[in-house]
Amino acid sequence: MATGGTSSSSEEGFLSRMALNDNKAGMEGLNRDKINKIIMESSKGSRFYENELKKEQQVNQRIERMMLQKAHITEQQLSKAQAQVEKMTSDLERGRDLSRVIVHVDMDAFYAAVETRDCPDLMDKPMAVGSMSMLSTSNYHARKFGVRAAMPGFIAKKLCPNLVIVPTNFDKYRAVSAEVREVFADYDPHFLPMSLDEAYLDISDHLEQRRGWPETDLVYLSPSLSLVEEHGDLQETVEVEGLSPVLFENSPSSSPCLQDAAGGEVEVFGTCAEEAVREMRFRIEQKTSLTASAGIAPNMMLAKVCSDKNKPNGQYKLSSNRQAVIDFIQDLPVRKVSGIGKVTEKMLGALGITSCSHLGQEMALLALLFSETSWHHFLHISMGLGSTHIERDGERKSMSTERTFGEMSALKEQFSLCRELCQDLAQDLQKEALKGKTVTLKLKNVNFEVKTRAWTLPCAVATTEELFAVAKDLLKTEIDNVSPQPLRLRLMGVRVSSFASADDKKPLQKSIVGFLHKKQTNSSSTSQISHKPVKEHLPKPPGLTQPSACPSLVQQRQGQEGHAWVPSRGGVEVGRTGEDQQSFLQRAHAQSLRLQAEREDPPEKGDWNDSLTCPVCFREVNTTELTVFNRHIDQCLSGVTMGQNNHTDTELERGPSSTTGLLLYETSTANIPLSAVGLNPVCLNTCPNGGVSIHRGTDPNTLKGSSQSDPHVRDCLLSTGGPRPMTTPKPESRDHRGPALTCPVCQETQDTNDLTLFNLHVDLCLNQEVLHELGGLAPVDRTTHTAPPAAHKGLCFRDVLFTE
DNA sequence: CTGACTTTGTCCG
DNA sequence: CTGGCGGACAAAGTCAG
Repeated sequence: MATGGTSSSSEEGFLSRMALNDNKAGMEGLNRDKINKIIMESSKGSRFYENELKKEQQVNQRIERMMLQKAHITEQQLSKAQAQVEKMTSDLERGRDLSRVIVHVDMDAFYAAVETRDCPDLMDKPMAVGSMSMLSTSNYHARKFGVRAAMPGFIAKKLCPNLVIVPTNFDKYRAVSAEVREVFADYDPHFLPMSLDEAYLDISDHLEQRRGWPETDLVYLSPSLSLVEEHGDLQETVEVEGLSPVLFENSPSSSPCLQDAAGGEVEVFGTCAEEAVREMRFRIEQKTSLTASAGIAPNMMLAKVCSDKNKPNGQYKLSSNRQAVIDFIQDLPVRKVSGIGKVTEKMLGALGITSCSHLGQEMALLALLFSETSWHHFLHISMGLGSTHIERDGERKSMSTERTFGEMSALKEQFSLCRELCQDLAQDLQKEALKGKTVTLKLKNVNFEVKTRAWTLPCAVATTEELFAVAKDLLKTEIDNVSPQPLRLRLMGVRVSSFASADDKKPLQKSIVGFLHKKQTNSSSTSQISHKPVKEHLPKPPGLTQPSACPSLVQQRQGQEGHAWVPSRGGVEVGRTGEDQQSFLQRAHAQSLRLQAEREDPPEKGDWNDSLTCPVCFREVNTTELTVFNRHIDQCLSGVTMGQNNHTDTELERGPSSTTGLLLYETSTANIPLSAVGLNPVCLNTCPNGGVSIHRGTDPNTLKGSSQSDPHVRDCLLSTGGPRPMTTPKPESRDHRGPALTCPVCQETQDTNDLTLFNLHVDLCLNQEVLHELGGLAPVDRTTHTAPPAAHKGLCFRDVLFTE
């Protein structure tokens, strides 16, 4: 493994990553070598290229490991695997379903076609949609030069100097897409859109009905007048000729095509699947002046491959009998199958597998070399199996926003951008009324190296302030990790996942018991060490799954990774141990929340603001009646102490009206002594919803009463579920060391060993710092800020999608 | 060992 | 000069129990 003898194959490796990907339609028979030479010349030496090279070598090492593994496989293992594969094959064969008729429809060069339709001058020119930095799609003329989606415009220009690059017009594509989808819905009301320009349909039911239709229902008229009217709604300038500029010279119309009296076309369609799909494509073209291609097959996997077969403006039907499917699959290159990309293709290629028939022949080997999910997937492909019923995607699992820009190194800018991203994300979250518990920061440095750092909170969050409170800490940790050098970023992103709504709808009620049991388990199992200083058990600060908060371990990481992300020296502030960072971060969260909340936002009017978060079980209680809420906490507490819970459905029902955090503070502290619950400021601050208001105005001395050794304190921290305790506990504890705490913000030694007091100091200190950091920044103005100011040199990309 | 969680990588359009 | 965005999922590592 340590041989790293990839240099011999690095040249070839380079090609496989960087070279033209010509397996798609419209790229046949062009001068690959010449094109690749130009791509190389424009790429060589760039940071992007260097990074691609690095990734390529990682793939090569993966392949080497795989080959090594292969060499150690015994005949016995192989025959055992063979038996397993055969068993599975026959099971799958028994379940093969050829009864459905699945269609994959794909608009031809969608964005480019829309732009050409609206500007016929472009028709006979090579053109692409996108920017100098990135192209979304290209027309077929441009593809002859090797210009294709996912290629930067400046390289495309070198391949094809006359290339016209049209900026993306997303709203327009969305509008056209909506028209197309109206047609889809007539054939399958449950059709599955994959993007603006493609969809899967199950037309089995439609065909059933269609068989009984009278012939008059199968005739479509397209008088030019009606076409004009339709488009008149869409845009101001309309070509009066009616039918579109022709995108593709060869539009084979195999159905009868007549001229009616009004000069429109008349088409008659039959009742079989092919006729139905031809009719659908005809109607799409009538409606939008754009052409589509389609594949008809017994499952989604095959339909997708088929739709590519006669592209553009064509269709292909694979008949629904087993032998036809087997024959079709035999010579199919594995790369054509959706889900097998560059890397998998290369790995399989190393084993001599390029076609699906190879896949079938080598299944036993694949079962030994790949994970279960992978080889199961391969087996399905080799048998020509795929999904036979299309389903709309369930609830979304994450939501994110990210932005690329010119090099950014200034802290102030980085925090400002981070905040902006959080704000954008908060807006998007609000649109779908979502809240998530996990916040992930994504960074890409100028060398194209990507890093993600996540932190999971006990409560779902959604507002700008909440997101920023977390994201900013994650960012700060990364900055601290490389300090005194700056982070030289080219991309930043924020993602939210672990949505509360998804959990809420599911088996939540039954899980409350489990939830509390879990807490109980935590408490009891860790109670044996509860006499130790709490800080040893604090979760890791964000972004430190690798134990890099410990200086010695940072060194170790440097040795292992050795790239630009790791600081050349230490990078850990004096006195900023994992423990310090933790308290710092805990405080920072609450601090930001408080700051932001106080500075700008009155409480938002979102749905979820009508609920309160229980400080014991961390669940939202959908009431704003404090008496109800307190009763919940009472029951929750007795549940905790008695090892059971008394939650009922009725308690969780949504209550009306609104309340303030301050009221929560007053009543909850009045009725429940914090010490009785074991609540502590850290606990409360960890919870963005409960923490802010409860903490506000709290007497430190009261809170101090919550003993640090109380298991609940630790559980509250652990219940963040995110950063886990440090791998290597700090050997010496400050609590036994006398007054020697150093503030991670001001770097001054504090004359106390009381954590609560110390944290309060850090709070104040951070307050100053955050205000200083952000105070100078103008309030984020979305309209002006999307065009980045001075130092954001690069372009911002938004709403960019590929279409092929 | 298993489950929960984080990080990275692959793939898609 | 200029090499994207957003989503899903899987692998692999780590830790706690």
